[in-house]
Amino acid sequence: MATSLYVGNLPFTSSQSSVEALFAQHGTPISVNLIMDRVTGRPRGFGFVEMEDNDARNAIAALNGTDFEGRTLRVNEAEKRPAPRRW
DNA sequence: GATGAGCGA
Repeated sequence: MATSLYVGNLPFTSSQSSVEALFAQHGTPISVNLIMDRVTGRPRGFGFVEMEDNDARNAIAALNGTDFEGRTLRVNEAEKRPAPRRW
């Protein structure tokens, strides 16, 4: 079973691949998804990483509260997505 | 800077 991780307080200079590389040190990222404002194209400073739950727990413990490129990372299990919208 | 986007076949 895989768990979705919320990773927040990211430096705006970070990219999907740098986050993936970071989490790869503490588990196997299944997918990495940095959220950006679809209208302005601006990064929103947070994202989501999916991992097997044991890897997820390990990554949270290892990375939450640590410093990453000048920001203190926030890592925890992600909340559910907002209500579904009809396209 | 703070809890997503995906949507066509």
